[in-house]
Amino acid sequence: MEHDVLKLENQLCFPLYACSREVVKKYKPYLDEIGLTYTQYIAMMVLWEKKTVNVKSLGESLYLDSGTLTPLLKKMEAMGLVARERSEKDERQLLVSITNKGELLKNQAKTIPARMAACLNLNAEEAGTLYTLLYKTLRTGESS
Amino acid sequence: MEHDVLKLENQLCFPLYACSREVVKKYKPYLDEIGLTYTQYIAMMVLWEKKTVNVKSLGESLYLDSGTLTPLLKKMEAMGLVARERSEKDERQLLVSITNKGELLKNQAKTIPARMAACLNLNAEEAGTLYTLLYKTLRTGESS
DNA sequence: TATAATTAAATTGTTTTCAATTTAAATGAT
DNA sequence: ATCATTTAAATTGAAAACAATTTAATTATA
Repeated sequence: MEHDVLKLENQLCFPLYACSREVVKKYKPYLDEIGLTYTQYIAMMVLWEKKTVNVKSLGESLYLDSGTLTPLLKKMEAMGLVARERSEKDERQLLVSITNKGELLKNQAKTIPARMAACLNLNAEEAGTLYTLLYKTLRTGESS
Repeated sequence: MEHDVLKLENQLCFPLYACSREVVKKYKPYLDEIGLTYTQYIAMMVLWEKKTVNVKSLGESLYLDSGTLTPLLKKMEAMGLVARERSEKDERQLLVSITNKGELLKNQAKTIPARMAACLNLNAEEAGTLYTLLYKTLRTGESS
Protein backbone atom coordinates (compact mmCIF):
# COMPACT_ATOMS: atom_id res chain seq x y z
CA MET A 1 0.00 0.00 0.00
CA GLU A 2 2.55 2.54 -1.11
CA HIS A 3 1.49 6.14 -1.55
CA ASP A 4 2.03 6.53 -5.25
CA VAL A 5 3.06 10.12 -5.94
CA LEU A 6 2.14 9.66 -9.61
CA LYS A 7 -1.42 8.51 -9.01
CA LEU A 8 -3.92 10.92 -10.54
CA GLU A 9 -5.97 11.09 -7.36
CA ASN A 10 -2.91 12.16 -5.37
CA GLN A 11 -2.37 15.27 -7.48
CA LEU A 12 -3.47 18.74 -6.55
CA CYS A 13 -2.98 20.14 -10.02
CA PHE A 14 -5.40 17.77 -11.68
CA PRO A 15 -8.60 18.79 -9.86
CA LEU A 16 -7.53 22.37 -10.43
CA TYR A 17 -7.22 21.79 -14.16
CA ALA A 18 -10.40 19.71 -14.44
CA CYS A 19 -12.46 21.95 -12.16
CA SER A 20 -11.52 25.04 -14.07
CA ARG A 21 -12.67 23.55 -17.35
CA GLU A 22 -15.87 22.17 -15.87
CA VAL A 23 -16.80 25.49 -14.28
CA VAL A 24 -16.12 27.39 -17.49
CA LYS A 25 -18.36 24.90 -19.26
CA LYS A 26 -21.10 25.60 -16.74
CA TYR A 27 -20.99 29.26 -17.71
CA LYS A 28 -21.67 28.49 -21.32
CA PRO A 29 -25.51 28.50 -21.30
CA TYR A 30 -25.54 31.79 -19.40
CA LEU A 31 -22.90 33.38 -21.58
CA ASP A 32 -24.62 32.15 -24.72
CA GLU A 33 -27.60 34.28 -23.70
CA ILE A 34 -25.50 37.41 -24.01
CA GLY A 35 -23.33 36.20 -26.88
CA LEU A 36 -19.99 36.08 -25.06
CA THR A 37 -17.40 33.37 -24.59
CA TYR A 38 -15.85 32.99 -21.16
CA THR A 39 -12.67 34.78 -22.17
CA GLN A 40 -14.66 37.62 -23.68
CA TYR A 41 -16.71 37.78 -20.47
CA ILE A 42 -13.71 38.27 -18.20
CA ALA A 43 -12.24 40.81 -20.62
CA MET A 44 -15.53 42.69 -20.43
CA MET A 45 -15.31 42.63 -16.63
CA VAL A 46 -12.03 44.52 -16.80
CA LEU A 47 -13.50 46.97 -19.28
CA TRP A 48 -16.71 47.51 -17.30
CA GLU A 49 -14.48 48.53 -14.44
CA LYS A 50 -11.66 50.40 -16.15
CA LYS A 51 -13.34 51.69 -19.34
CA THR A 52 -9.99 51.87 -21.14
CA VAL A 53 -6.93 49.63 -20.86
CA ASN A 54 -3.99 48.80 -23.04
CA VAL A 55 -3.38 45.22 -24.13
CA LYS A 56 -0.46 44.80 -21.77
CA SER A 57 -2.36 45.65 -18.63
CA LEU A 58 -5.42 43.73 -19.76
CA GLY A 59 -3.12 40.77 -20.21
CA GLU A 60 -1.69 41.23 -16.73
CA SER A 61 -5.20 41.33 -15.29
CA LEU A 62 -6.28 38.17 -17.10
CA TYR A 63 -2.95 36.29 -17.20
CA LEU A 64 -3.16 36.22 -20.98
CA ASP A 65 -0.74 37.46 -23.65
CA SER A 66 -1.18 39.36 -26.89
CA GLY A 67 -1.25 36.11 -28.83
CA THR A 68 -4.55 35.35 -27.16
CA LEU A 69 -5.83 38.87 -26.73
CA THR A 70 -5.21 40.34 -30.17
CA PRO A 71 -7.65 38.05 -32.01
CA LEU A 72 -10.08 38.16 -29.07
CA LEU A 73 -10.17 41.95 -29.07
CA LYS A 74 -10.49 42.15 -32.84
CA LYS A 75 -13.56 39.97 -32.60
CA MET A 76 -14.97 42.04 -29.76
CA GLU A 77 -14.37 45.13 -31.84
CA ALA A 78 -16.26 43.52 -34.74
CA MET A 79 -19.08 42.80 -32.27
CA GLY A 80 -19.17 46.48 -31.40
CA LEU A 81 -18.29 45.94 -27.74
CA VAL A 82 -14.92 47.69 -27.74
CA ALA A 83 -12.94 50.22 -29.72
CA ARG A 84 -9.23 49.80 -30.41
CA GLU A 85 -6.87 52.67 -31.08
CA ARG A 86 -3.18 53.38 -30.68
CA SER A 87 -2.08 55.53 -27.79
CA GLU A 88 -0.91 58.96 -28.89
CA LYS A 89 1.60 59.16 -26.07
CA ASP A 90 3.15 55.82 -26.96
CA GLU A 91 2.36 54.42 -30.37
CA ARG A 92 3.40 50.94 -29.27
CA GLN A 93 0.41 50.70 -27.01
CA LEU A 94 -3.06 49.81 -28.18
CA LEU A 95 -5.85 51.27 -26.09
CA VAL A 96 -8.97 49.21 -25.78
CA SER A 97 -12.07 51.13 -24.73
CA ILE A 98 -15.56 50.01 -23.96
CA THR A 99 -18.34 51.24 -26.27
CA ASN A 100 -21.89 52.18 -25.34
CA LYS A 101 -23.02 48.82 -26.61
CA GLY A 102 -20.44 47.20 -24.37
CA GLU A 103 -21.68 49.20 -21.40
CA LEU A 104 -25.26 48.16 -22.07
CA LEU A 105 -24.28 44.51 -22.00
CA LYS A 106 -23.50 44.84 -18.32
CA ASN A 107 -27.21 44.99 -17.50
CA GLN A 108 -27.76 41.66 -19.15
CA ALA A 109 -24.70 40.15 -17.50
CA LYS A 110 -25.38 41.14 -13.94
CA THR A 111 -27.58 38.17 -13.15
CA ILE A 112 -24.91 35.69 -14.21
CA PRO A 113 -22.69 35.60 -11.10
CA ALA A 114 -25.54 34.71 -8.77
CA ARG A 115 -26.91 32.08 -11.12
CA MET A 116 -23.44 30.55 -11.47
CA ALA A 117 -22.84 30.61 -7.71
CA ALA A 118 -26.06 28.68 -7.28
CA CYS A 119 -24.63 25.96 -9.52
CA LEU A 120 -21.54 25.42 -7.45
CA ASN A 121 -22.94 24.24 -4.09
CA LEU A 122 -20.15 25.70 -2.03
CA ASN A 123 -21.28 27.70 0.98
CA ALA A 124 -19.97 31.20 1.53
CA GLU A 125 -17.21 30.08 3.84
CA GLU A 126 -15.99 27.38 1.50
CA ALA A 127 -16.10 29.75 -1.43
CA GLY A 128 -14.08 32.27 0.55
CA THR A 129 -11.48 29.70 1.53
CA LEU A 130 -11.19 28.47 -2.05
CA TYR A 131 -10.84 32.04 -3.29
CA THR A 132 -8.06 32.77 -0.82
CA LEU A 133 -6.12 29.61 -1.58
CA LEU A 134 -6.40 30.09 -5.33
CA TYR A 135 -5.09 33.64 -5.12
CA LYS A 136 -2.31 32.53 -2.83
CA THR A 137 -1.29 29.93 -5.38
CA LEU A 138 -1.72 32.32 -8.26
CA ARG A 139 0.59 34.85 -6.66
CA THR A 140 3.32 32.24 -6.18
CA GLY A 141 6.19 33.23 -8.41
CA GLU A 142 4.32 36.14 -9.91
CA SER A 143 7.63 36.94 -11.57
CA SER A 144 7.09 34.28 -14.24
CA MET B 1 -18.94 51.77 -2.71
CA GLU B 2 -21.27 49.17 -4.08
CA HIS B 3 -20.14 45.57 -4.17
CA ASP B 4 -20.00 45.04 -7.89
CA VAL B 5 -20.89 41.44 -8.67
CA LEU B 6 -19.28 41.82 -12.10
CA LYS B 7 -15.90 42.98 -10.85
CA LEU B 8 -13.16 40.53 -11.80
CA GLU B 9 -11.77 40.43 -8.28
CA ASN B 10 -15.17 39.41 -6.90
CA GLN B 11 -15.31 36.26 -9.00
CA LEU B 12 -14.43 32.80 -7.78
CA CYS B 13 -14.24 31.33 -11.25
CA PHE B 14 -11.54 33.65 -12.46
CA PRO B 15 -8.75 32.67 -10.03
CA LEU B 16 -9.71 29.08 -10.72
CA TYR B 17 -9.29 29.58 -14.44
CA ALA B 18 -6.11 31.64 -14.16
CA CYS B 19 -4.53 29.48 -11.47
CA SER B 20 -5.11 26.33 -13.46
CA ARG B 21 -3.34 27.75 -16.48
CA GLU B 22 -0.47 29.18 -14.46
CA VAL B 23 0.12 25.91 -12.63
CA VAL B 24 0.07 23.92 -15.86
CA LYS B 25 2.62 26.37 -17.23
CA LYS B 26 4.82 25.74 -14.20
CA TYR B 27 4.90 22.07 -15.08
CA LYS B 28 6.29 22.76 -18.51
CA PRO B 29 10.04 22.74 -17.74
CA TYR B 30 9.69 19.51 -15.79
CA LEU B 31 7.54 17.86 -18.41
CA ASP B 32 9.84 19.02 -21.19
CA GLU B 33 12.57 16.94 -19.55
CA ILE B 34 10.57 13.78 -20.19
CA GLY B 35 9.00 14.91 -23.45
CA LEU B 36 5.37 15.08 -22.32
CA THR B 37 2.72 17.78 -22.45
CA TYR B 38 0.55 18.24 -19.38
CA THR B 39 -2.38 16.41 -20.95
CA GLN B 40 -0.14 13.53 -21.97
CA TYR B 41 1.24 13.46 -18.42
CA ILE B 42 -2.14 13.03 -16.76
CA ALA B 43 -3.10 10.42 -19.35
CA MET B 44 0.10 8.55 -18.48
CA MET B 45 -0.86 8.71 -14.80
CA VAL B 46 -4.04 6.80 -15.54
CA LEU B 47 -2.10 4.28 -17.62
CA TRP B 48 0.66 3.82 -15.04
CA GLU B 49 -2.10 2.86 -12.64
CA LYS B 50 -4.52 0.92 -14.82
CA LYS B 51 -2.22 -0.45 -17.57
CA THR B 52 -5.17 -0.67 -19.99
CA VAL B 53 -8.22 1.56 -20.37
CA ASN B 54 -10.68 2.30 -23.10
CA VAL B 55 -11.07 5.85 -24.39
CA LYS B 56 -14.41 6.30 -22.67
CA SER B 57 -13.16 5.56 -19.19
CA LEU B 58 -9.94 7.48 -19.75
CA GLY B 59 -12.13 10.41 -20.73
CA GLU B 60 -14.21 10.04 -17.58
CA SER B 61 -11.05 10.00 -15.49
CA LEU B 62 -9.63 13.11 -17.15
CA TYR B 63 -12.88 14.98 -17.94
CA LEU B 64 -11.95 14.94 -21.61
CA ASP B 65 -13.78 13.61 -24.65
CA SER B 66 -12.70 11.65 -27.71
CA GLY B 67 -12.25 14.85 -29.67
CA THR B 68 -9.34 15.67 -27.42
CA LEU B 69 -8.17 12.16 -26.64
CA THR B 70 -8.08 10.59 -30.10
CA PRO B 71 -5.35 12.86 -31.49
CA LEU B 72 -3.54 12.82 -28.14
CA LEU B 73 -3.45 9.03 -28.02
CA LYS B 74 -2.40 8.72 -31.64
CA LYS B 75 0.55 10.93 -30.88
CA MET B 76 1.40 8.96 -27.76
CA GLU B 77 1.22 5.79 -29.83
CA ALA B 78 3.64 7.33 -32.33
CA MET B 79 5.93 8.16 -29.40
CA GLY B 80 5.85 4.48 -28.41
CA LEU B 81 4.27 5.13 -25.02
CA VAL B 82 0.97 3.35 -25.60
CA ALA B 83 -0.58 0.74 -27.87
CA ARG B 84 -4.10 1.13 -29.29
CA GLU B 85 -6.27 -1.79 -30.33
CA ARG B 86 -9.97 -2.50 -30.61
CA SER B 87 -11.59 -4.58 -27.91
CA GLU B 88 -12.52 -8.06 -29.13
CA LYS B 89 -15.53 -8.18 -26.85
CA ASP B 90 -16.88 -4.88 -28.13
CA GLU B 91 -15.43 -3.58 -31.34
CA ARG B 92 -16.67 -0.07 -30.58
CA GLN B 93 -14.20 0.26 -27.78
CA LEU B 94 -10.58 1.13 -28.28
CA LEU B 95 -8.25 -0.26 -25.65
CA VAL B 96 -5.26 1.86 -24.81
CA SER B 97 -2.43 -0.02 -23.12
CA ILE B 98 0.84 1.14 -21.72
CA THR B 99 4.02 -0.13 -23.39
CA ASN B 100 7.33 -1.04 -21.78
CA LYS B 101 8.67 2.30 -22.90
CA GLY B 102 5.69 3.97 -21.24
CA GLU B 103 6.33 2.04 -18.03
CA LEU B 104 9.96 3.09 -18.03
CA LEU B 105 9.00 6.73 -18.26
CA LYS B 106 7.50 6.50 -14.79
CA ASN B 107 10.98 6.38 -13.26
CA GLN B 108 11.83 9.69 -14.85
CA ALA B 109 8.50 11.22 -13.89
CA LYS B 110 8.47 10.30 -10.23
CA THR B 111 10.47 13.32 -9.10
CA ILE B 112 8.07 15.74 -10.72
CA PRO B 113 5.29 15.92 -8.11
CA ALA B 114 7.63 16.87 -5.29
CA ARG B 115 9.43 19.45 -7.39
CA MET B 116 6.11 20.96 -8.45
CA ALA B 117 4.79 20.98 -4.90
CA ALA B 118 7.87 22.94 -3.89
CA CYS B 119 6.89 25.60 -6.44
CA LEU B 120 3.45 26.16 -5.02
CA ASN B 121 4.18 27.44 -1.51
CA LEU B 122 1.06 26.00 0.03
CA ASN B 123 1.60 24.07 3.22
CA ALA B 124 0.21 20.55 3.59
CA GLU B 125 -2.94 21.73 5.32
CA GLU B 126 -3.70 24.38 2.73
CA ALA B 127 -3.04 21.94 -0.08
CA GLY B 128 -5.40 19.45 1.54
CA THR B 129 -8.12 22.05 1.94
CA LEU B 130 -7.73 23.20 -1.63
CA TYR B 131 -7.84 19.60 -2.85
CA THR B 132 -11.04 18.91 -0.96
CA LEU B 133 -12.80 22.06 -2.13
CA LEU B 134 -11.80 21.48 -5.75
CA TYR B 135 -13.12 17.94 -5.72
CA LYS B 136 -16.30 19.08 -4.03
CA THR B 137 -16.81 21.63 -6.78
CA LEU B 138 -15.83 19.18 -9.46
CA ARG B 139 -18.41 16.66 -8.29
CA THR B 140 -21.17 19.28 -8.40
CA GLY B 141 -23.55 18.23 -11.12
CA GLU B 142 -21.41 15.30 -12.17
CA SER B 143 -24.39 14.44 -14.39
CA SER B 144 -23.31 16.99 -16.98
C1' DT C 1 -35.66 -11.40 -37.04
C1' DA C 2 -35.86 -6.71 -38.44
C1' DT C 3 -35.78 -2.16 -37.11
C1' DA C 4 -34.92 1.45 -33.85
C1' DA C 5 -32.20 3.34 -30.31
C1' DT C 6 -28.01 3.67 -27.99
C1' DT C 7 -23.14 3.71 -27.43
C1' DA C 8 -17.96 4.42 -28.49
C1' DA C 9 -14.60 6.56 -31.28
C1' DA C 10 -13.44 9.23 -34.80
C1' DT C 11 -13.91 13.24 -37.49
C1' DT C 12 -14.72 18.11 -38.69
C1' DG C 13 -14.49 22.72 -37.76
C1' DT C 14 -13.85 26.39 -34.51
C1' DT C 15 -11.91 28.64 -30.56
C1' DT C 16 -8.50 29.09 -27.10
C1' DT C 17 -3.95 29.15 -25.53
C1' DC C 18 0.86 29.45 -25.74
C1' DA C 19 5.68 29.70 -27.48
C1' DA C 20 8.51 31.96 -30.45
C1' DT C 21 9.34 35.36 -33.72
C1' DT C 22 8.63 39.81 -35.99
C1' DT C 23 7.72 44.68 -36.37
C1' DA C 24 7.76 49.12 -34.84
C1' DA C 25 8.24 52.47 -31.25
C1' DA C 26 10.52 54.19 -27.24
C1' DT C 27 14.36 54.36 -24.14
C1' DG C 28 19.19 53.99 -22.72
C1' DA C 29 24.10 54.18 -23.34
C1' DT C 30 28.13 55.52 -25.59
C1' DA D 1 23.21 61.88 -32.46
C1' DT D 2 23.93 57.04 -33.22
C1' DC D 3 23.47 52.48 -32.03
C1' DA D 4 21.88 48.99 -28.87
C1' DT D 5 18.34 47.53 -25.82
C1' DT D 6 13.93 47.21 -24.31
C1' DT D 7 9.05 47.23 -24.77
C1' DA D 8 4.19 46.52 -26.84
C1' DA D 9 1.42 44.28 -30.16
C1' DA D 10 0.94 41.49 -33.78
C1' DT D 11 1.90 37.40 -36.18
C1' DT D 12 2.88 32.51 -37.00
C1' DG D 13 2.49 27.91 -36.02
C1' DA D 14 1.24 24.25 -32.98
C1' DA D 15 -1.43 22.01 -29.34
C1' DA D 16 -5.58 21.67 -26.60
C1' DA D 17 -10.29 21.70 -26.01
C1' DC D 18 -15.00 21.55 -27.28
C1' DA D 19 -19.36 21.21 -29.96
C1' DA D 20 -21.53 18.84 -33.35
C1' DT D 21 -21.71 15.30 -36.59
C1' DT D 22 -20.56 10.77 -38.53
C1' DT D 23 -19.55 5.91 -38.56
C1' DA D 24 -19.82 1.50 -36.93
C1' DA D 25 -21.02 -1.73 -33.41
C1' DT D 26 -24.10 -3.20 -29.87
C1' DT D 27 -28.44 -3.49 -27.48
C1' DA D 28 -33.40 -2.95 -27.10
C1' DT D 29 -37.85 -3.24 -28.97
C1' DA D 30 -41.55 -4.23 -31.98
